[in-house]
Amino acid sequence: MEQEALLNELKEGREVTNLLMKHLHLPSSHQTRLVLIEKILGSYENALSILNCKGLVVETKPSLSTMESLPSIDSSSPDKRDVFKKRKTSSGWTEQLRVCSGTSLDNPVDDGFCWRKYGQKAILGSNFPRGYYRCTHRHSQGCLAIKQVQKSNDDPTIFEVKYKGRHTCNQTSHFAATYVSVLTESENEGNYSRKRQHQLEVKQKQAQQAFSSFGSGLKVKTEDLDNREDIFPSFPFPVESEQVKNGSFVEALMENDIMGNLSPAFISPATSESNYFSMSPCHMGSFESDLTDIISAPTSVTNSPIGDLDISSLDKLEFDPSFPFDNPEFFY
DNA sequence: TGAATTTGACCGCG
DNA sequence: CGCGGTCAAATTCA
Repeated sequence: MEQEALLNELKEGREVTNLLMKHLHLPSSHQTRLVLIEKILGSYENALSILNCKGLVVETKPSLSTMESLPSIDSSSPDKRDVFKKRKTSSGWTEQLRVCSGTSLDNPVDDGFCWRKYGQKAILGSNFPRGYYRCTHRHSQGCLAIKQVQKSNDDPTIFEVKYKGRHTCNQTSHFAATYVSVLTESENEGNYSRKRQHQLEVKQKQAQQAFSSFGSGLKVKTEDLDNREDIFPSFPFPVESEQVKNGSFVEALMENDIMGNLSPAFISPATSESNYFSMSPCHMGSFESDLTDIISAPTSVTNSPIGDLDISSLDKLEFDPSFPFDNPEFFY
């Protein structure tokens, strides 16, 4: 019994791995690849579970989704000084997202960019303060991208993230860099060394957190998009893990030509309030749909960020520019 | 030691 | 005048 199940898991893992292998040589989307990887990991997990059931001691290594490095919030506040300056109010957010993390992370999934916190404010009517971030390269490269992060009143696990401005810096997504790095190594060696992975873990916590969120269930919703002509070209669209786990997500991809030509059918009917779609950030600039409803997007974080991502494989994400995002019927 | 975060004050807008 | 956004000194982190 168990051996049979184990065998099936291993076979499935092999098949998906082979499939992934093929896609590595094709212009498939990273989302697709990521889904395949998830699938593979799932097979491993299942296999290990089976072994565990048999009484074998199996040490399950933490997957890419288990590292945590939560920046501690030190509330100690030293004496303050007289500081004066500044002004300004701005409106017209380019993106407003709701990042629902299944974890208890204090920070929502990283979007691949380096942000520098420049303020925090208690907002009237909100139980949680709002954090203000700007691109780390604001001064060095004059990047004016900013974002606001605030926990939702309704659900503390949900982060409402608002983006404004476009990244003009040459910043490369840490997250994407990490992910691509992993893929690259997988491509060259079949797997990547633990050492290398460790280095990545040490150097790119944010990316790891993103993975963590990715693997533990994350939902991103966009809503009330203003100034779509200036849509922020890079925000994360983590995957709805449940779909990944049960395979439906993969199947959906398969049925829709996993080669990357995601068709509308790719959209999952998972929830009544959420609508799924995939999009490439590289096309976000021209993304001008009239999204008035909340939209959830289970897409690979890898193909999310980065307007300036100079990763060739991401240059031509397979998202079809002609995809009718503005067609409501596709969001069911 | 430089970078990032914290946090109270300043400022513009409604 | 209050609220939200931003600044920048102080502090913490790596």
